[in-house]
Amino acid sequence: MSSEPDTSMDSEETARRSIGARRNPASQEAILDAAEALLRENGIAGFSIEAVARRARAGKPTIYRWWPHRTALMLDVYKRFKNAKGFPDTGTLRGDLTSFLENHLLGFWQGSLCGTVYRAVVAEAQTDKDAAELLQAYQAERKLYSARIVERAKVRGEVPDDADAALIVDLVVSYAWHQLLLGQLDEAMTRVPQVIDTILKGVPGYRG
Amino acid sequence: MSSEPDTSMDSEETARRSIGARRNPASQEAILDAAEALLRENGIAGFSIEAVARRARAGKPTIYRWWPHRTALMLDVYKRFKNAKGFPDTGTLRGDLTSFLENHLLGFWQGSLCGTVYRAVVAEAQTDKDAAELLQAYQAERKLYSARIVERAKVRGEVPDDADAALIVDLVVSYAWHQLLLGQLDEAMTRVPQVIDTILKGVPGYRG
DNA sequence: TCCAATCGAAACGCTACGTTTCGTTATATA
DNA sequence: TATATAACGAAACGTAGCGTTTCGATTGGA
Repeated sequence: MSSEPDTSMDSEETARRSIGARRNPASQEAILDAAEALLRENGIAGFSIEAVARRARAGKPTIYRWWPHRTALMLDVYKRFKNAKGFPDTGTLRGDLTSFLENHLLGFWQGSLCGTVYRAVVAEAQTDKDAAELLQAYQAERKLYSARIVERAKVRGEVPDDADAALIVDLVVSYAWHQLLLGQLDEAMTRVPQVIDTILKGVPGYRG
Repeated sequence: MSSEPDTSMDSEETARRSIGARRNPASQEAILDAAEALLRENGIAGFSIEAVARRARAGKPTIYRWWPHRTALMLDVYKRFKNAKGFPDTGTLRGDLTSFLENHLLGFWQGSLCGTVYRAVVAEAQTDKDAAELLQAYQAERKLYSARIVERAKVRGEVPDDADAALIVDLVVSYAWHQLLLGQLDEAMTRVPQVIDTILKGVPGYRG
């Protein structure tokens, strides 16, 4: 504990200073690193701007200058991981939706700290109005993007052209959210096939 | 503001005192009233034990004695409204599920302060471990109870005996949660028929 | 009669909030 | 080249809520 060598984390021995009249990338990185480390270690509990500042050896004003909310900071940590994986085309709607639920939602949250961060963001959105708008916009964009899965199925002729893509995506995402927020990702993973199956059969005109 | 008459709220002029070596119902009621009023006025923001104690003219230790968490207090406020309405038997699974989603979930949260309180509880459960366990237990109990809807349908022969009642309830509840937490209850209400329809058709062997 | 448990009030130390001040640093502009 | 500008870390500010402890007063039950 006391004689910890200088490994990867807590990188710099030399204190950072201003590099002039512009943003210091090293500070930004150190702050994001510290935020990530704190979330990884203790989860959301005890996650505060003060703690991040201490850990990053940064001044609080520096953090407040670049991130208006705690939520914005957490979302930035989240986005570092959410590096634009697309939706691989498995050839069937069932396969695509299963992959979506398993890899982009439940599995993505599970294990990594992304689930923790996302839970925190959702929680914050219940209290803070700005965070709520931020999350709502993010959700709308993601869902619109995810609906492409269903659109692909329409092209294939798997589902009718007038199928409600938004509703299908909504049901899948809703299920994932619920399990995440209840801390039941592990159990949820085991029920993916049944969930997808149930939703798929409910789509009028689905030909599986 | 200054010459406010003694209307319904803030009931007692005389300060409450101990009534001996037992719980004082008047204090409990005053605390719950104060908590409810604060939530009704300002929502979750600024809701604190301190504020409740001030409003109720109660001591903080009195609150902490009977409610371990802020969450437990909020859940008690919530439960005052959730006064055991049963599930009226509409005669069909579709009717029962529709009523469940419309009246017990979305509609119950909408308008009243129950939605606000429930959002706060869910948010708290993302931060606080005890709150998470409380919510998880509550959810498990409610879902078990709600599954009776499906069980009734089994007796009627509407669905096979081996239908996954838990999954059906889960999908309905998940959808409701998602819309609540995104602050989209109004839009959600308009889509109830499609949601129920989709889920119902997904139940293997459903005969609607 | 006296023990025990309750009540409200007040204060405790602690932590985080978001802001302000300060001296330092180095870029960008004049 | 000189100066204005803006970022940096450190420290301190006042405010607020946390959860706990102490206190004197109250009253039912052993």
